[in-house]
Amino acid sequence: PDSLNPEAFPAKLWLLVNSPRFGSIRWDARGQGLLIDEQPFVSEVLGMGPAGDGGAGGLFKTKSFTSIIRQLNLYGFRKVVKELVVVPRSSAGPGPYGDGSPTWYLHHYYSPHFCRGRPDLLVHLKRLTSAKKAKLVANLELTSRPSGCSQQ
Amino acid sequence: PDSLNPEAFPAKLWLLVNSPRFGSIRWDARGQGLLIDEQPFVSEVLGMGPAGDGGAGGLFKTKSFTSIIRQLNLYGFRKVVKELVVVPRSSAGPGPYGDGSPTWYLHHYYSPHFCRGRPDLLVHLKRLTSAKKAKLVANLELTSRPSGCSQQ
Amino acid sequence: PDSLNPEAFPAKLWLLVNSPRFGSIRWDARGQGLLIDEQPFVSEVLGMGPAGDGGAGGLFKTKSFTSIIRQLNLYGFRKVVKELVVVPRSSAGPGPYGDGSPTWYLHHYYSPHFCRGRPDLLVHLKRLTSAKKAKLVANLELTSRPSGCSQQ
DNA sequence: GGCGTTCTAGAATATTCGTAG
DNA sequence: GCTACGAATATTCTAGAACGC
Repeated sequence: PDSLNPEAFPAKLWLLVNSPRFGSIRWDARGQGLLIDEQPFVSEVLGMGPAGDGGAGGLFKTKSFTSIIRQLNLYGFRKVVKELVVVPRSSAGPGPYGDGSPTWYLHHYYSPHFCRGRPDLLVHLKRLTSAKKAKLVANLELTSRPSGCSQQ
Repeated sequence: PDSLNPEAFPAKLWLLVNSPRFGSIRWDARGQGLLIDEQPFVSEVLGMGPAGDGGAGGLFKTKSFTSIIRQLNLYGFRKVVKELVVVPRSSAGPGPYGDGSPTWYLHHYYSPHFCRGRPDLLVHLKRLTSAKKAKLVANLELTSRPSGCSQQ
Repeated sequence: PDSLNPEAFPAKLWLLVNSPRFGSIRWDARGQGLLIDEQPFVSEVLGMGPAGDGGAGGLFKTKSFTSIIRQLNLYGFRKVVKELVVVPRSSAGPGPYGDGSPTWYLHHYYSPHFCRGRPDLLVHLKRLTSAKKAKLVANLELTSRPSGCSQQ
């Protein structure tokens, strides 16, 4: 009964994280979480950068990184506990962002329904609204046993 | 019974906005609101920029601009509605931020207790907590008649 | 009880219709309704603008004219009955939109709270939501007798 | 208890899509 | 065909909650 809306946030996120074109957003080492370099992402995807162009083809209408974070939370993503959020000079190599901006914020988010190589899980990424959350509480959600990434 | 803690947020904000050293934060034209250029502020004050130094002498522990926004809201600042806030290439002149970063976010916040040339009003800038807000509701706020900036 | 309408759309509309910069949106002859030339509006306000700039300073995030119509309806505007919605060759003179597209859609909308020279009425322009409409029905709104533009 | 920082959520408006009338 | 509106998502601004100092 569920299909993936290609226009909605999960599909856009999936597209970005799997595209080699966007170095600012990628999988973490285990493919179970999302890594985003804030300032490069703003330039590269949201189009606020030096190029001044529209960024990633107008994938998002916003130019605010906070709006991306709000979307992640609305879809149930959580921040990975701060083990290693240090931002050294070259976490992604010298890279294309390199010269004037040696440091930036590295964000690490995850969702049990967002894993590398598992596009079939995307249909479980639901936008959480007050109404839906009320329903979820009422139904107690039998089908949503927390699932690791590599199972099925 | 109220005094201004020189270590607290209002004092730091006052220092920044009145210092010619920090071009990324300044008064608006009428001296009744605060203008902050996000990306330059992050570099200049929070120390996340090309310089890679500690920014404004460790005035803030955070390097996140969102934390500054949270503080502004906790102290009762509100965002000025976007009238026509185009932020073209040089709202601050070619400026020191110049070459590769043509656009950035311009934030406009205000508080009735934060006005240019009125340091005496700063003592009214109180951090709003749940407890204090409850008290305010209970007391029905007799003393807070809306006050313009230049009065007294 | 409302001093200034914090809702953005009415303010933006007011700005546009009163600005000589935007020829595609203007008052009708009696100042009681809004005239919008669709294609020129899309180019001038929603689009990139002829100068390749951001159009109207990113006033709207949408590029769809239908979204503007949706907003008009949400704020209670109605289409003027189709007496004269014909689109002659030069309703605005030869005009700057001129050569290849001599005809376009002319939209005529009105609201009792949107009249030329009456910015004081703007506070009555409320966004209509299901909840608010329910309240309005409940209160039966004694004060909202349909009012002509030149009254008071 | 207060304050600063961080992460998440609430609430209102904005945008899009579909469809009843 | 056209107009208005419901509903879902998107964006923005503000606030709640938890934790450390």
